[in-house]
Amino acid sequence: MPATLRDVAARANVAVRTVSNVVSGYTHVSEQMRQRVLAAIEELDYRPNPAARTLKTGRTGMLALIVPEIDVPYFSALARDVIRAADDRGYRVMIDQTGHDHDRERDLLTGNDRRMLFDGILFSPLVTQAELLEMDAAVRMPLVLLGEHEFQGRFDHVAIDNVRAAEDAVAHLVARGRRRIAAIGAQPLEPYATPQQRTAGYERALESAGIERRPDYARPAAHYSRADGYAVAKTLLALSPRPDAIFCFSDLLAMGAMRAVFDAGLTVPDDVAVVGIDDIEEGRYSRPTLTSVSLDTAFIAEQAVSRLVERIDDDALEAEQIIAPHSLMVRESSGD
Amino acid sequence: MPATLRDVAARANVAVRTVSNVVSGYTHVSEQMRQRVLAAIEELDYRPNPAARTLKTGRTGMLALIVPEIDVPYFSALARDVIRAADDRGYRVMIDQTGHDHDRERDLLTGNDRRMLFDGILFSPLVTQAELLEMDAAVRMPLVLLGEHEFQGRFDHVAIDNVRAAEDAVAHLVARGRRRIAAIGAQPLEPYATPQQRTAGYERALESAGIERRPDYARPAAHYSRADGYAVAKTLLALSPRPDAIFCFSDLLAMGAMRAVFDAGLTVPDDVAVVGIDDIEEGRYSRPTLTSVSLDTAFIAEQAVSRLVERIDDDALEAEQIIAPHSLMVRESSGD
DNA sequence: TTGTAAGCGTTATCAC
DNA sequence: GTGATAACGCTTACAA
Repeated sequence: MPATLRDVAARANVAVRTVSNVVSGYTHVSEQMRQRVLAAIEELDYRPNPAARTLKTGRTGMLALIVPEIDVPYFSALARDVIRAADDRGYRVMIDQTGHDHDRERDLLTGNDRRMLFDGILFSPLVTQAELLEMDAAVRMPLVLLGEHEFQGRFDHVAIDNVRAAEDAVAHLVARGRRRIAAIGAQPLEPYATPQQRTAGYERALESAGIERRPDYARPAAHYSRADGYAVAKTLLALSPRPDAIFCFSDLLAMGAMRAVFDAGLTVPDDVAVVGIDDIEEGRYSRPTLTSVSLDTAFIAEQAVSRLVERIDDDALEAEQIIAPHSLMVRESSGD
Repeated sequence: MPATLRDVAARANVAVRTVSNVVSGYTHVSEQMRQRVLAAIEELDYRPNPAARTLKTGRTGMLALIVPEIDVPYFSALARDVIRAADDRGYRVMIDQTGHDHDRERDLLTGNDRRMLFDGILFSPLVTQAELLEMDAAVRMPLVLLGEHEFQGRFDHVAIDNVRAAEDAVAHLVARGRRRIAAIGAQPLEPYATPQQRTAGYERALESAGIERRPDYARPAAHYSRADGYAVAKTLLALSPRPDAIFCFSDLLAMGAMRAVFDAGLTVPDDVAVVGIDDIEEGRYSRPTLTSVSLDTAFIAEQAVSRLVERIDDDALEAEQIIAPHSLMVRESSGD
């Protein structure tokens, strides 16, 4: 049976109030009292009960980070930085992965879940803008969106300029003399913002270069995984004329694509150049090293957490859109 | 101002007790009552307050997973599986990374931290066995250790047989005809269990094969990272005679080591074979693909969570040691 | 500066 | 099966 504030107060012969002051406030308490209380705490091995404190104050000191899959390198790097940023501000982080389960996302966001012991949510959504807007009213917790764009000013969000990021990547391939540039990750049938924006950037870059779009060069990939990158690249390489470059919407796709190129007996970058997005560390050690658009997870995490904490303290804040910088890291996989 | 149980009770003209029954218990309540209560809940948009429930029941429905670094592929894969296993049992997971901060580990374990809103801890320790045993009495929360071995029966833990795992890897290299087998990750100066056990396995395999140990072939690597793998492999390759195989204590080290071999103008596996531990997905797509000891994170997570939940329900349980299976995945990097 | 007491929103004990 | 009511352990007016 753990000791309570009351026990400590009794032991030290002081009021509960005083003990509480010593434990959390440290204000207005004489050094003598303080010492006596501290001694009693030590003797009884007292630890404050966080649940009671939470009930009283309405604060848990915990943030939720919701990502599709924690073991995708981009998300685990983001999680690393979010945990750090949260720690700097006195918060802990609960991580949940929604897989591809929209219901789970919805339950988390609308509070339809019993164990919501956190003060705010950092959310890297799988749901679409439309769905999110639709449950708008039901969202009852401070919320900052990650990685998406254009939520009509309703929610805070921090994201990169996906259109420009894709455009930069493809423009780089064009500058390297590639003309038959394929894309993996374009999802014409899905209404998610990120793939659509990257597709737009891809197309814009081709247009600027006066290269005609070939519909069979732009392929979807359900999971942005190595396996999908491999499979889709394989079909791309069977095309005639064969692409001389593949722009992948994620580095994981790119790792799979590169492997497919080699397994087809071809070379990266000589036969096919490959460019990704995310700049995960894996791409700095792969053979060849991977040219990629770097996303600065530390900046994103810092901004998102900082914004979320602000919003927890003041729910009336106006929604803000923060654009994180991106930059192309040119490495071996795009040639020269 | 969110609605409370009381508000619902008033609205539905029933007792608070009845509402509570409907919300959580569902026992002993007539269908008519149930409907009335449900209607009131709907109208008032009532959501139970998890903090109040936690205070009352003593349960948060949350587990803590403590790892050194969440963005290390092995740990993020483990986190993925832990989150799944916990979800299956109705728990959420709070993830914290201790970096290389012993104080942070200690605070977490001994409850010296204010916001401990969880029911138990899954702990992949950085602290040594001695340190852990020393704070034994101060550990006041159900605890399951991951990845370590031999805690003298004081704590539950699930781990692989590190000695055998290392032995298997090295024996495989021997079977492939390698004789000058180096190791990266051996930490003679650090008292952590894992590196020492793997070092023991490495040495045992050499001994079995009648190969003489060369002290300069067994190198430490502070962080089990790609960067350290690269740096240490570089010094290894400068040795004379040059090793014809490198056994890395983690796949990340192995990725760095492979890159170092190529940058030295040599080939894997022809000049130098490389074997790792962890079997991360990256190694199935790298060039060459990486031979590695697979650790079955799903099994580890399942066992650990299951054990932790048992212990939460019954703190008197005797400590148990669960050994997870491992198996060598032979791929291109070890030749033939 | 310190003491008393009233909640925070549940669950659970007790009668009925 | 349902209705009052007392905890759970803390924070914080309010009083002294």
